[in-house]
Amino acid sequence: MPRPKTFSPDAALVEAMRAFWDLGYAGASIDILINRLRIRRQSLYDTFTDKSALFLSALELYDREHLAIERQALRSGGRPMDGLLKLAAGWSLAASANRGRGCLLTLSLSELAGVEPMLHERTRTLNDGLESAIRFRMDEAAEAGDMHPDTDTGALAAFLVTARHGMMVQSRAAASPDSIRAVSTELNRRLREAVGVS
Amino acid sequence: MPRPKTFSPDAALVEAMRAFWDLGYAGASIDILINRLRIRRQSLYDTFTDKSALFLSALELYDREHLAIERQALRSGGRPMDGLLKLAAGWSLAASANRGRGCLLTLSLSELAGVEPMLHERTRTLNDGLESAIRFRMDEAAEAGDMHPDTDTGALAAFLVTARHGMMVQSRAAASPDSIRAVSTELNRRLREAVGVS
DNA sequence: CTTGTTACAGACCGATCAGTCCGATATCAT
DNA sequence: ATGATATCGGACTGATCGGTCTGTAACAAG
Repeated sequence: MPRPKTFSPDAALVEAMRAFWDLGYAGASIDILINRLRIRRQSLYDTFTDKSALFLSALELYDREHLAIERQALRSGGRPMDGLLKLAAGWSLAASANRGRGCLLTLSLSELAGVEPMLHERTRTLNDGLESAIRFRMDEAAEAGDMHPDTDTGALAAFLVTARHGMMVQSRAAASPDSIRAVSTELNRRLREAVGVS
Repeated sequence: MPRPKTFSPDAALVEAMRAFWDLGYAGASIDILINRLRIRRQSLYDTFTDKSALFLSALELYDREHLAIERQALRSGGRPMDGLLKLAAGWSLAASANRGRGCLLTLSLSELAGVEPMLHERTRTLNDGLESAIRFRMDEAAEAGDMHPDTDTGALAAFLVTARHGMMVQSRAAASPDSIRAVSTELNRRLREAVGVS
């Protein structure tokens, strides 16, 4: 018996994700959001509760749509190390493709710290998830003999996600593509080194 | 003949820098600023013109007070490579000391992109300056024979500043100290490798 | 067709935003 | 002591912030 919505909540959420990604949480005001989502103010509140809930939904979408691709790359390839190399290569592609925007996770991790504790907590969880997925894959690689025996996989995983955040900051700041390439090259080098030539 | 100010503009600027550092440009409202600087609204405008000018002054102070320390570390040591190693070590210390805050430059580089073009430009300039200072020192190291001959100093310098931004994002997100240490270890490893054992 | 439920449209809310105006006050040079 | 000059204190501005209220419209089940 309810009157159907005249817009697609899914499509609207995609647009909200892009708005937060472009402008940050503070920068994407409700007025800007309703203009970009092409819906009325009340419809936004009816559908997404409030700004913080909308942001969390947008962040979940980012997780499903973008971070999932990274998890998929991580799991790909015959050997675990292939997945790790593919993941790092994917970061380089994403950083280039999203020049001027960077990564919503990296941006939120910085912007929300000390200002929006609740929202920040969720970004921290996603970040931790990414890091532990990488570590998990590294441990698999180690078991497959693709990792130098005395490699600290926890430390190396932490290094990788940290380098990723650096790449995304540079990407958002519209740094030269060479900067991105340089990091990609270094990560590749480090991962190949971890295989251990010996 | 003018009536003297009852506060120290220098001390106030230090406090403004901290406020922007803690809360970001958008998060540090004028009300918050006048409370933290312990001055009246009009005194802020009399002394610092407006919010964006105050931010730029605070950013310059950050450059003089914090980035200068990095430049100093970079130039220290008998050999150029000593300076590079000391710089990377300093990043680790700063990231730990400023846990929960990170780096004002890194934060601004992310937050202001696409929202405050004028202010963002200045952060880009500071970032470029840091990178070229590192590259310059690397070229010195290369001339001193402290660098593997086929090292791309431009790429390696870009990698270093990018890793730095990653560290500062993790620091701001209050990541575990181990994450910071892990990156520091990796940077050290990479720099020592660049020396070339041959 | 009636009734229950939801969506839509747009006016409206108090709070906060950055920034301004102005009268009172304090200081220094004369 | 007086006059010129700048600061201080606080009220005030219009714009924008996130969010709500209300009335009307649209749909489906009975």
